Amino acid sequence: MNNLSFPQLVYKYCALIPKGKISTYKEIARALNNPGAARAVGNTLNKNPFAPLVPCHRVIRANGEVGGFASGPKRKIAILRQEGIIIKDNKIDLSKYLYEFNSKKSIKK
DNA sequence: GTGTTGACCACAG
DNA sequence: GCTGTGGCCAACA
Repeated sequence: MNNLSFPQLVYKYCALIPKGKISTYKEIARALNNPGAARAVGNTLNKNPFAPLVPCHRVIRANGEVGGFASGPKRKIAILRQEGIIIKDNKIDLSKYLYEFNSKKSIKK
């Protein structure tokens, strides 16, 4: 049992994504042991009380689209490009940049 | 407790 | 390829 609430875990996993890699809402949801909570994850990141602290821009949709961003998708794309990620027509190559979480070691449950 | 909303996902047509 | 529909979950009014 973790002491952290749902949003806390979301931010935590978000921060675990290494530079130059990205992840999807669904992957995070799965890391939280809630594979169906992709929507809740996105909703939580939207509130994003840790806006400048958490690299929420490294989280994209499962279909490879950048998804949305509080400051606009353009902002998100620009940051990802800075990270060294190649973006094509607002889409990212998941098979190259997708980061898989260790849902058993990354964070204690 | 119910209904609505949302940076989502998967499937069917 | 796109559109529509259903389903999932959490937060808020």
